[in-house]
Amino acid sequence: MSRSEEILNQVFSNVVQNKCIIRDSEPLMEKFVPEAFPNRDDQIRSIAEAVSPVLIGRQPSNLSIYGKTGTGKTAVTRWVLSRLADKAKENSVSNLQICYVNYRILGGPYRIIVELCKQLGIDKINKIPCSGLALGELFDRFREGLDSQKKTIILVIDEVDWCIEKERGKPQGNNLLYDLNRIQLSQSKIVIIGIANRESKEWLDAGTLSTLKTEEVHFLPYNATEIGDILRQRANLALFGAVLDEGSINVCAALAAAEHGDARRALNLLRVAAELAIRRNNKSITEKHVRDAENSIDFDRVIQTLKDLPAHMKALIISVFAIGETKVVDSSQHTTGRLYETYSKLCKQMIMPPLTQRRVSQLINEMEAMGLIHAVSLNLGHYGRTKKITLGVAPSTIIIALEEHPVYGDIIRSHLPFYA
DNA sequence: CCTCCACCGGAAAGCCGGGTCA
DNA sequence: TGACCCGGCTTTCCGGTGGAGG
Repeated sequence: MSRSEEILNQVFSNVVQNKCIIRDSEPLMEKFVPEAFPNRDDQIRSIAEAVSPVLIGRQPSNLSIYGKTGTGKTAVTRWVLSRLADKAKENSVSNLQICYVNYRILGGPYRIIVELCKQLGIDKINKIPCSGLALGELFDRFREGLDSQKKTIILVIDEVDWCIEKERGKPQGNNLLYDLNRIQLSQSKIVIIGIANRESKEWLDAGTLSTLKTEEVHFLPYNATEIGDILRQRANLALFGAVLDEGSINVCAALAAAEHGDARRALNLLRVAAELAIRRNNKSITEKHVRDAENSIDFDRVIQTLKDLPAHMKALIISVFAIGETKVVDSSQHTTGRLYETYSKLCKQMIMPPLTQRRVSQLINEMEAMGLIHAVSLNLGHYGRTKKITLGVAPSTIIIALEEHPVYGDIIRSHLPFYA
């Protein structure tokens, strides 16, 4: 058999194999909205009860939905609201509109309002530019447009706790939630549903919290059994009958439950495990595939994070790497001051002006939060206080991620005399 | 007990690129 | 075309901080 034929054979048999394992990959994707939500009866009932007054023309109270990632907050909320919209149509309630925005993705109050104007179709009529206006002016145009539509708007703001990050330090009157809640409408009504990772009293100031008058719905993390239920439900839709055994489901569920009951992670694990099985020409998905999938997901994520770092963060992590690779094993080498020295030299080498120590200290904290480095506060008494900074990922990971880089690649090699 | 080191980290302001408006 | 706005990144300023050394 020729080389070319071998390649063809491989590709074709992979496709045939794929046909034997994955029927439809959609149900394993994050954006898939199922028809049933196992173990979420209470939450479905609470949300439905809270919003249902719109069906008889009454104003529902605001709603605050909170829970960790992958607990089904967004999916359940969107599903309940889409059913509410259907019911409203059946009952000839024609003025209901549901808007959905994600605070973190849109990144700030200005873009949120612009997006809302688009969804409501008032961007054309009231001339809403995508930037350039003063926030107050933008808000006024939004309010006028909204009011003229004579509608009841259910506004879902996902990841709404990010507004604290973005709007920190601004007076209460500049807070988007506060403004939306106090908006003066004569012909329209607006109901705010906030979805957050934390309980609202943890991130919202007391003043806004009390004016919002929200009801709270809590999504508890799934336990391993519940994640197992979800995996079985989705596997039935996505995979062929006998390719997945109970053992693999349990491992998948246990790994995701150990994190914090994240169903999204469990589904991702299952999908990658299925892809591994296909790639290895296996007929079914085994526990080994699931465990390998976990390692591969973690590894890929770190590599991608490193590759995506901005220039100065890359220079910093290379500096931490370089200090760690020097022969002198002395903890005084790992201090902030020493790191700043190394980093400054590196910047000069690259003809890039170094940032100030203050900014670097900020970047160090960010990188610690990302898990790329460890920074432990250290008291050296008369010799001041500092942080001991070490790599949070294996040096080999740094090498793999950055060795292709035109400049950092050389630096990595120069610090590793025996690096081939 | 006081000093002093080597930083930490909050607050505020500056800079810059991308945009609108009259 | 100049005034103005926004958001992100960065600098400047400055008040802590906790324990070894004097």
